[in-house]
Amino acid sequence: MATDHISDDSQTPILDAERDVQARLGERPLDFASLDAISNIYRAAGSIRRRAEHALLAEHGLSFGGFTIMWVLWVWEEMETARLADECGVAKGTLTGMLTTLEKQGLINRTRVESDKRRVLVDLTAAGHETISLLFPKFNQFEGQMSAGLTDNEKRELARLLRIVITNATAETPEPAG
Amino acid sequence: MATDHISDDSQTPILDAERDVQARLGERPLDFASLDAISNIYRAAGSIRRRAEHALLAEHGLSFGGFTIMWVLWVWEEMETARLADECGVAKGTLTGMLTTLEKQGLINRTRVESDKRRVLVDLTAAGHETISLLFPKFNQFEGQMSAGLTDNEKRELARLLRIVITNATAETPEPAG
DNA sequence: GTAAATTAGTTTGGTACCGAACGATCAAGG
DNA sequence: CCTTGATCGTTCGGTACCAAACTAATTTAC
Repeated sequence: MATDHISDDSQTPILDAERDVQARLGERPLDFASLDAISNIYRAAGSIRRRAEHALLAEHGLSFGGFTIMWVLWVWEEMETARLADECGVAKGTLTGMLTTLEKQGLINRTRVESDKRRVLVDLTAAGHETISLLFPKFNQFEGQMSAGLTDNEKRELARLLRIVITNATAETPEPAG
Repeated sequence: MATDHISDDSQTPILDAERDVQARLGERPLDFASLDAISNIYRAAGSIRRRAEHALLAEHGLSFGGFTIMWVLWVWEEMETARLADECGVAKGTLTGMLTTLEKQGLINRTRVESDKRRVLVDLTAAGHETISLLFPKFNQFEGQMSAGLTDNEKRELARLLRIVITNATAETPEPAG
């Protein structure tokens, strides 16, 4: 991660990947501000995900997605499948498989709703509750490590800027308001 | 600090998911600034990815990962497999499969290096070059849409803050420097 | 100059993930 | 009832993705 190229108005050195792109495509009329902002979002998401899985999730046999499910259930106690999928940002078909995995691990329960047998309620088992209660504080600490070097204001600013991007990306119309 | 459930000093309304978490866990001594910042990174990455695949990649039969590979090759002309995997943020075994897919689609070539027959060079076919040349400007425009509502300075700030997170997440030591 | 260590890419086994098709259940109208 | 239509969750076919084991090629060491 050693780069000696410094962008004009920032003390933070740009990433090698960013420098390469500018060197190769700098002549083209591209929107580099948007390019850097958006592409760094995946880079960050991917590296955080891998780090989390290695550093704290692997020892509990959890994937990042599985952890997310358990966290949502921890916050909400129980939830229907459809909403859970939405909350976790996965397709409902995907969730079925992940729930099966978690069920095999004895971490969650599936319960058919009596009054409407199409529906399924999901909640944590005692073991699942134990796991996530233990794990989440560590995960939150991990989040702190991942955002080390940012002030609290910068963290809030980062969250705010991302919120705008999320709103754009999930808006109905392809042309988001600006 | 974050003893209040709702931050009232921001003009951007927090997301439903963020509000839910604060309502449920607001009493616990958690680092909410880091939580919101980091968790919004995945939310953003996931929603952007899905949107990109639906809005412009699907019609070319490309996954987000496949697009990334082609983009890197477009910038670099050719690259060895190992470096390509690193650049695209996937495991080398994953890349093998994705390259096979792109090869079947006639978008990339694999060439064994004569001087060292373990190595494989990957580059774009004419069709691949055609595709990415057409596609990337659209993708860059899409990135602009995803960051609509941000000023150029805010986009640069977003990129900068994410850069710090990326550095933390990819650092060797588990305890990143502040 | 051959054996051992190293390196590059692929294969393997398994989960995650998607969209579309499916089956079961409920609701509404006759 | 009985049919039609909507709505759940699951299943299915396929790709993406990982880590670890493996194969082949190269380099190092003795």
